[in-house]
Amino acid sequence: MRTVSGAVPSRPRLRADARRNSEQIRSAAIGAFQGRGLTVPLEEVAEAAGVSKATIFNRFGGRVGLIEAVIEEVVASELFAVIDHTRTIEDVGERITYYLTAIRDLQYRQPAVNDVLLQVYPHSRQLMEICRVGSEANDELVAAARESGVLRPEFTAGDLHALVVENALALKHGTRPARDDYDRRTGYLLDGIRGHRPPAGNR
Amino acid sequence: MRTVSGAVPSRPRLRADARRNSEQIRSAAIGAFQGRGLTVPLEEVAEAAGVSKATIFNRFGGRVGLIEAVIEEVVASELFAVIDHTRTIEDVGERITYYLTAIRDLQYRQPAVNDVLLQVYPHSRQLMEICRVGSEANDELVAAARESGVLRPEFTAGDLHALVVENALALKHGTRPARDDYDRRTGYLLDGIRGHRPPAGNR
DNA sequence: GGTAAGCTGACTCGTAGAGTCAACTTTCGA
DNA sequence: TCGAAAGTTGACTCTACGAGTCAGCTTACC
Repeated sequence: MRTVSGAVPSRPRLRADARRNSEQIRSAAIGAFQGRGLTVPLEEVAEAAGVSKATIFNRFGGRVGLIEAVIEEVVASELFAVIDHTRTIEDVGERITYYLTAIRDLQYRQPAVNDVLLQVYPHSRQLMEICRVGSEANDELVAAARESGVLRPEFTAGDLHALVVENALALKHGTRPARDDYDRRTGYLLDGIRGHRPPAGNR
Repeated sequence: MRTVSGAVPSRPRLRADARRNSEQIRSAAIGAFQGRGLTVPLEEVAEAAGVSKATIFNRFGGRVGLIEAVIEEVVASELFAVIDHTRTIEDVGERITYYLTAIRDLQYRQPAVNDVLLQVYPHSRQLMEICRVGSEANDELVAAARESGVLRPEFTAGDLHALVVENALALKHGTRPARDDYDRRTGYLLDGIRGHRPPAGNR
């Protein structure tokens, strides 16, 4: 299993209350980030954890530290699972369909994914690394797809990237559509970027 | 444009300097709104007009008043021209293509259009009216297009609306793409929403 | 029970632009 | 020409929000 975190340097032992608080903050953060994205006020995380905001600073150094302590659970594991699974799909057309559908599903369900993709915290190496891995997956996918003629020949990796980023912006700044509307629009997108080869029975 | 005639109460006549300033502010506002959208700082408009910010408040009452004094030139005329021209196109497929292309062109060239579509100033009756007219044009277009089978049967007016609004969000909050990339993506969009069975007479 | 680790309430800070107003300047008609 | 109303403006306040800080108190641990 791929992770973004390196080895955590073994720290001097924390006092029991500090350890307990760290754990409470972590799980409050996971909940808050999943529900409201990475930009949720730290006050809110603190309240959910039953500690004061200052304790978050004591334990995690600030928002970026906190994000990095939980990003694996909140974003990276699911995102990488999608990417990894994409690579196992033989048929390139299906691979595109799966990838775009799964990414858009993730974007809809996990606002935090959009914050990562939009690089809201560009100072976090970990978050940037997640982006980089995502971009690579994009490039790889588009290269394979174009080679096999499944996508329109003029479709670029930049186009796929823009598709995903624009969706992130729409979800972050707009009103979230009903799920079935959203999914139907995913279908339009897919049809718009596919090559016009296969003559019979769409899909 | 309708005006309530006769009901100009006390002070029809401005002093010469005030009239001059009003004109300078108006043209500075047109330039600024066209270049930077309706949310440009008033300070900037004032500077371009060679007056102080307070003078804008004296003459126009604030941002909304200023916007309403120039929205015709900045947004409404072009937008309505697109809508009117759309209605003159016989072929429904061409009508869709023209409309979406022209609206997206306008969104790209005039950031202010996006501020109107996103209802950034919902207290302005004039701006809301422009939105309403746009929405009606959308509905009308989708109704005609679906009837003739030019669009996928499941495509709704809400889908078209979402398409336009999401593009507005992307342009407002994201980095503006190169023009040729943008236009190519307009093409994908159009292909994604068109019906798959060619409607009768080919094109 | 000494003490260092840890916690927190209350604070400052930063941002960024809207909107206000007392004091000054300009216009204009008599 | 002059007085007074109209108009302008620099400098101010206000708002909103949350990040980040720290002195002084509390707690865990030996």
